[in-house]
Amino acid sequence: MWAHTFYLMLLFDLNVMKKNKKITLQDVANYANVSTGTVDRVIHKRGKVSPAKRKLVEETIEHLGFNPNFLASTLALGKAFKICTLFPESTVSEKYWSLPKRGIERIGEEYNDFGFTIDVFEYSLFDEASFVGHAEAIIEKKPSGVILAPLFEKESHLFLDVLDKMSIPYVFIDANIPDREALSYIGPDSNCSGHVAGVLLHSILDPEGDILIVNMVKGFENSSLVGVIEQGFLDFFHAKEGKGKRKITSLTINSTDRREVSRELTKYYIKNPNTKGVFVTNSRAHLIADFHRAHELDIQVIGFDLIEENIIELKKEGIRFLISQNPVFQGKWAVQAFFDFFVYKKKPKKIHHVPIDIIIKENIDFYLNAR
Amino acid sequence: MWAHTFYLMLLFDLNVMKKNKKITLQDVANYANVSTGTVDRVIHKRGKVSPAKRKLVEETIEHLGFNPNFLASTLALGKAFKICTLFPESTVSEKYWSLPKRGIERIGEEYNDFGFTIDVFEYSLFDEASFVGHAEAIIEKKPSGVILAPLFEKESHLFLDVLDKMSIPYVFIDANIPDREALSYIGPDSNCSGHVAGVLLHSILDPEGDILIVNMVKGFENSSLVGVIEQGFLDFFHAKEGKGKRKITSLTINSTDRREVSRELTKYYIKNPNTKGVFVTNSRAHLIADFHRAHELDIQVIGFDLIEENIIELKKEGIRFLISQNPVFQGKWAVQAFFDFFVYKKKPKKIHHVPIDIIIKENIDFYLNAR
DNA sequence: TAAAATACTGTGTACGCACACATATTTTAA
DNA sequence: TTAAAATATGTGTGCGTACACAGTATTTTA
Repeated sequence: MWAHTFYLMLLFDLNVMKKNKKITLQDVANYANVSTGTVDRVIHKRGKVSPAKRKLVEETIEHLGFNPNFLASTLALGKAFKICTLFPESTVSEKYWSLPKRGIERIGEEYNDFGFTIDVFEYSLFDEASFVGHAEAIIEKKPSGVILAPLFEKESHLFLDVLDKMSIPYVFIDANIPDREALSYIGPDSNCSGHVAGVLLHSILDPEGDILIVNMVKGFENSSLVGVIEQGFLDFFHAKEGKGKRKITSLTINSTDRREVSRELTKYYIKNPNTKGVFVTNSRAHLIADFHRAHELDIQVIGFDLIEENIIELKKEGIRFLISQNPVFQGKWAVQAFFDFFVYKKKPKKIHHVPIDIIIKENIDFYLNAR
Repeated sequence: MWAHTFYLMLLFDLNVMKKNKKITLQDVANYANVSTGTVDRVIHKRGKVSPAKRKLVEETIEHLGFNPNFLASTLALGKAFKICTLFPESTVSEKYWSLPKRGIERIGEEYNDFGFTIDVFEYSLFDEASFVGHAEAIIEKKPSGVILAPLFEKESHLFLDVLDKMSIPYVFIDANIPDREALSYIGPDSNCSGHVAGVLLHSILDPEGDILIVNMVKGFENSSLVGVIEQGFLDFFHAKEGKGKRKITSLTINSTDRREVSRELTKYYIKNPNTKGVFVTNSRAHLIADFHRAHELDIQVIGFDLIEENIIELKKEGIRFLISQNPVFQGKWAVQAFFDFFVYKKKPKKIHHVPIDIIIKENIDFYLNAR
């Protein structure tokens, strides 16, 4: 009897080997002489299986190298996941947020068949109330998960309190709130990107050229991030040059209006004619580059983000370096974090810093149409 | 009768709206009052459907916004795809090829459930016969597709002739053979990466500093690529500086042996003491950096690829810039090209140039553990 | 010792689609 | 006018898993 079973097993092994067919749950059941139900119970640890059979099944799974078919599994499961996203709207003057949105929507489509639905909510950076309103709308939808750019800190906390209470997981994108129990944070390492900007500007400037750091803000954007970027930039220069020969000054312009910017810059440059490099801490470097061209100033500019205006300026050499934090991928990864969590049932990395891509005129094209 | 049908339709519409359920093939069939078989025939254009019903079904699909469930579809199809890969083996002295391999294997696992199997074959760069031998082995396996790094041009052509005859599609990785009908080429834009290297080296060098280009070869690697890289590099300097003050020289070292390299470099540097920058056209920049350190030479080095030795040198500042062509992703994308082709049934891009990532000490960590 | 409770184990159906096969309808030829 | 052929349409089963439910064996309780 045992000999016979053994023989059958060998035959089966041979068969499997020969056909190189994928091992199915049914195969495991046959091999172990139990029903598929029992195998299922072992796999999903539902209990109600005698220790003996449990061991047998586990060994069989191991022996045959069984892996549940992911397709069949999710198909049979038939669950639905609703993900809501809440980040700033993309406006005419500030298109940045169209990028993460694109990433989110693109991958959302791919995960449609896995039961994923994505609802995009966008708030105005000039209106906390719009944030709150959309947050409430999201809560009413009872989503499986929320992707959030928490740029209004106080309001975000209130929102997150509710999500916590409803045990709805959330991931942060672009900005982090470290003391919150988020599933994951996906975004830049701001200090480091400031550092990189420093290295790059340093490499193309004379040791005597003065540097201007421009913070161009508008609306109620969380300014703490900008501070971190600037700090990273300054830290590099202090470490590299100590109290060197050059002057590094920081200028805040509370507008993105062309005339206003022009006025501020004119004022500054007249007072500081030795300025040779400008570091713009957000995506508005193109405004500065434009000013330089109009006034025939030979000043190196470095800034952030592959938005259209910057791309044009980079190609026209009005901007020398752009640093990109892969916003499309940020969106993708945010969704993917939930996918891994819900479908694969594994916790994503707590912090996922996005690569700091260094973009110059010569390599930009490779970054524009990535999958 | 018609009114009744219309009423039913409305009811159905409402139902669908309310539940926000995904539209299934069955839904379409019900709505159009035909069987699933007919819908299936319309979708797959198998013919044998009366024009009237075909139109009806097409309109219904449009109206309800039906999209076949990808999971169910591939599950039901139950096809198996065997992909064979053929590229150089990764050796102790040359670990580059472990990177694409990693990408291929990683994504291969993910696609297991979709019926994908990956067989990796590796040939020696010192032995054409090993290439031929593995090529023959691959042919015997009758794969669904082949991923090939065609570094031996003549032998590759023979191999590809056979694949063409068997109508087995193939994608090139790392090196292209443009006059072949490949499904896709995935790899660097060599001319452009030479160009980028030029820009970077130029930005950190005095206008008078001489430049050395090092081609370090070993084995029978296809040297035409190296020529393209060097050309891109030179083109930049010619365009930028014309016949400028600096001297740019090319040096070929037919070895990767430390002592041999040392001898050649010593010889060269004694004759050219004004050398301020070195461009290494492949992944062996670390050997040069090592030499510089040993001889306390302050010469800027720029090279390719994030292999371990280079990473160490970058962090120790023996190398200033590394250019990475995302080899892990090259592997991923190669497999993905087949996935898109076989599963999604859409032809991938003919040429997929990989981003030219500019790596410095400060941003390298973000590139080391990407998904 | 029977009845009830509990612990196991097996069976059947659904998920959404593809495809082979069965059946119905129309067309053609005799 | 009818049988045969050709075309159109419907039905059923399988892909591999999850899960509800129905069985059966083993204890426990009265």
